[in-house]
Amino acid sequence: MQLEAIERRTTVDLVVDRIARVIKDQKLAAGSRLPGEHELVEQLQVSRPVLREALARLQSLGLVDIQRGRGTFVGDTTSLANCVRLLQSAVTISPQELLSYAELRSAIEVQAARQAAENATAKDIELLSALLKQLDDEELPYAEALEIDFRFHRKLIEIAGNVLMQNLMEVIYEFVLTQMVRTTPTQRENQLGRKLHKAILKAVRDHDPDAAELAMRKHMQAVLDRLRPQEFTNAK
Amino acid sequence: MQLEAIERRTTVDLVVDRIARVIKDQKLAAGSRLPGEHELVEQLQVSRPVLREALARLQSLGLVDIQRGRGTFVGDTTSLANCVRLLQSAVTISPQELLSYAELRSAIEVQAARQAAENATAKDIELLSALLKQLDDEELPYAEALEIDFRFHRKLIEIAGNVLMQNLMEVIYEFVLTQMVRTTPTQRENQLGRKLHKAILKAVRDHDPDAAELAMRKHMQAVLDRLRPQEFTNAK
DNA sequence: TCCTGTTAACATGTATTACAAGTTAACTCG
DNA sequence: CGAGTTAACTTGTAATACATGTTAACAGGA
Repeated sequence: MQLEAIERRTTVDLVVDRIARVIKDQKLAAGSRLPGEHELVEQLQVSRPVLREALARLQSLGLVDIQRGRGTFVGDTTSLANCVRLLQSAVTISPQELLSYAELRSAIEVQAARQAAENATAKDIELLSALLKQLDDEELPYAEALEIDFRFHRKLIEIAGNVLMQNLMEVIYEFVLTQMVRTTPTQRENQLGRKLHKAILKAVRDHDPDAAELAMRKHMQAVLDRLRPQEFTNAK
Repeated sequence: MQLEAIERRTTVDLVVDRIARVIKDQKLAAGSRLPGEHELVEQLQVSRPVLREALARLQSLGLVDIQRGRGTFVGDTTSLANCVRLLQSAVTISPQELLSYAELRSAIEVQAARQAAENATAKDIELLSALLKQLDDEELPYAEALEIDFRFHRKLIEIAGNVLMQNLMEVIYEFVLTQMVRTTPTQRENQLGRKLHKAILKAVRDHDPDAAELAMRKHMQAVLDRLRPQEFTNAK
């Protein structure tokens, strides 16, 4: 006979659920005021610290907005904002390994290149073009070239128009940029990078998502290959 | 003269930031134990209710996992998933938001498929194959088919071997899965999905990253196309 | 009449103390 | 050696008191 685990809920859990439910069921508008703490304590028959912990949790979820001296109000949140928050947490609890970050970067850059090719305006293309022109300067110090390189990529992400990807890429850039400043690519790698940048720009200008994807994939694969252990066999 | 608003931070705010920073800066592993409440109260020189409110907030974000009698731990994938579940059930998702989630999902799934094709063991392939066999059952209720579908995808992400992407996908799946339960794909979409699942499996079995990427790209593109506003022209 | 200052009422923020309830390790006994 | 008990540890909850911010009402002076 297989019995299921008994689920224990703390009083704080119950209060969180109750308040969240009331907000949802009564379709309370963002900004509408909830009863004060002392009244909620009375109504829910719980202690004030329990209520405050529940409200603290709801505040983190964006479901309520606690304003000292004024009261507690229904939060003005969106699922997108919450998703961003949770994605940040997911990043924080994940191991900080350069390869992991680079793989995620690759995933996002490729998808964003497709979307940029679909979305780009003439002005966007002009700006991307100007950035690549700056990168053509052979005298450019590496750190500066890297900075402009990342601005090119950031612009593509922006054009793609997905807030989640933008937020994640800021975290990734911060981590990856720190690491990449410490390594100098070869002349050959530089030239391949430039060539692929140009191919990406052309695909975006032509509004060709498949070409953009292909060029970005190659670009990212070159970046990943530099990071992975050198394996010359595929024996598995 | 224009002065800026003075930002007031409560003690709870400060404690939240401090603990989050410690977790991040010390690269604490998911599941690692934090000092007990009484010790944290001592170290941070704040009252216990303040500390508990801060921990309650961090728990809502999935950054910590509070276990009665045992201690407080850095959040892990499971505790994060529980947070996501609670949160996403409290807010409604707009079609535009759903599209954002699906785009990020697409980015990661495609990268993961490449990596799965590089990494998969015979056992992995066997398991993937068994999942697809289950999906062949035409009598399978939609909700159940969807569940197995997501297990197939989760397995691919696992094989890819990037914990960061796994954690991010746990967040995304919660947001995406709920919506998909509510919409029933057409027979044609189902068949295309099945066909592409098989192509993905074949590519993984053959250790062919390019084929895996292509099949997954098609699969994800079909998902995205269902979500996008119906535009029949590319006039831009 | 209008504006400034004061006060009281209301509301959240923080601290202290005490007890409840769950977990786990160590010890004792059969 | 296994089961039961106990103590130590840990989080959960309650009660009480005070601090601090907000706002409305009122009074006084120009």
